Amino acid sequence: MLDIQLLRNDLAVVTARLAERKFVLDALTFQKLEDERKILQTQMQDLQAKRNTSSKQIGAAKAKGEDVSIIMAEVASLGDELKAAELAFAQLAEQLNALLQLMPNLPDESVPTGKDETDNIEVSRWGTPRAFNFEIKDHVDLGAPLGLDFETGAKLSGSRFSLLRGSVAKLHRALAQFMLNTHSNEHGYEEMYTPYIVNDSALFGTGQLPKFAEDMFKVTRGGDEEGHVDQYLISTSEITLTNTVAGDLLKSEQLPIRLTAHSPCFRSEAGSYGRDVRGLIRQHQFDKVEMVQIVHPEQSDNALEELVGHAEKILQLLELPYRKVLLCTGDMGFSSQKTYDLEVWLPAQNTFREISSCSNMGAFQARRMQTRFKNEQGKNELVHTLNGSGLAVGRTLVAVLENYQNADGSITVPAVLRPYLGGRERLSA
RNA sequence: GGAGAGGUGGCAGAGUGGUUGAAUGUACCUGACUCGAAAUCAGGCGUAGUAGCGAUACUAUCGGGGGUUCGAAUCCCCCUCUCUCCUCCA
Repeated sequence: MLDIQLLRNDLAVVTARLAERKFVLDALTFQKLEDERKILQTQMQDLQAKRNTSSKQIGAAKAKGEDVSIIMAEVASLGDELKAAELAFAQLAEQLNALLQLMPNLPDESVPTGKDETDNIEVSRWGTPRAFNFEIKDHVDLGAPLGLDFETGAKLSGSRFSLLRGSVAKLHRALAQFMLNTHSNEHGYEEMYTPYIVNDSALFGTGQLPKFAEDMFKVTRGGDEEGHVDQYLISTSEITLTNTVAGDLLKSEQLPIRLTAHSPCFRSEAGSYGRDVRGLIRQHQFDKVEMVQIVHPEQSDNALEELVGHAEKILQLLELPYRKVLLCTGDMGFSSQKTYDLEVWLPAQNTFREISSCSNMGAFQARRMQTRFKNEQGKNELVHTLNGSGLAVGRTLVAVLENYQNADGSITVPAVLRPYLGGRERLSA
């Protein structure tokens, strides 16, 4: 959520910066509501003040045993007037709030202006795509004999669900464990295991709600009729990890907080019907190892670079070629003020595909969650939050299958994964 | 699922229809004492918001929501979470 003060003081600037990310802020309407708010709020507060002083007078008079009927008569009409004023203000505040909640974060100054992914900037490349001297297969064909099974996934749960058997299941598990171990043992993150079902308040905190309810899976409890809080399957453990500090007032020495977790992620993928229908790339359920940092505002720029580095490290250790891309204003996620994507080389698609997204959310989520810390001046200040995939496990599996394939259809196990697979060097049917 | 107890400021913990934004302790800040520190003493110290250039004034806030009342931390209703006991269960 943006700082309402910023909108009040610099409406034109905010409107312009939001426009860079294709968000149209109706500045005139906002200004009109805001002017109205000012009037209604002062009216309401005046009435409240009147009520408070009168009530105190009544109390004082009664204590002295005086007659209070005169004051009581004066106050009599106040109640309805006040109720009306409070209602009017509440309705308007609701409108303003709804508007505010739907506004995305402001892009950082270092973010290039652009309309879509074609305007993203490639920052760096690592590794050299391997040259194959045989006809290569894609991960679907490579995975099938090793246990990658879409038919059974669909039988159980419908399209965009998959099932892993045997070698592929083990490889998948090895990848997740390797990532989690690396972040917790080498990169200073605390390993977490979190719920996969969350309240709507958590989703509000990280920004999935109210705007992106369509992307979520909603759940109901058995036997529940109604009257219960809405709950959802997490679309990323960013939600649970980040919201661990929701509502907290932290001590500055607690910062930075670095958390990592391996979890399934559930996404309804509404509105992506035609895209990536083949293979593991876009599923309703996939695993991800997530990194989250809660930091001092001055540290968040550095923390983002560091966090991207942690994700890159995984790709490097797996010896998977990738490139690092700085997203332009038009391609960034709702809550982000700056995002790097890591794209891994997929030989069968002859292209780079997103495998990690690392973002600095600034105070955007912290403001929604009300997560603050005592700063050097003893003042409460919003923290900054960051998160990044390190990495998407399913897509990493795709990348390993395709990049490590051999002419006979077998897969060479990346060296760093062998300890997780009982020393096996090769997976074959 | 059943029974009971409870959710108060950073933390601990009083309070019970009226001047209580809330005792007290602790933490924290300032000052005194000290070479310095500890201890001690004195003072200060919640958060969010509104109006104002500002001093300042005002409003809201005692888990969340609704109600009663001129007035609610305090009374009533609903929800939620925590704890204890029983039940169930992996």
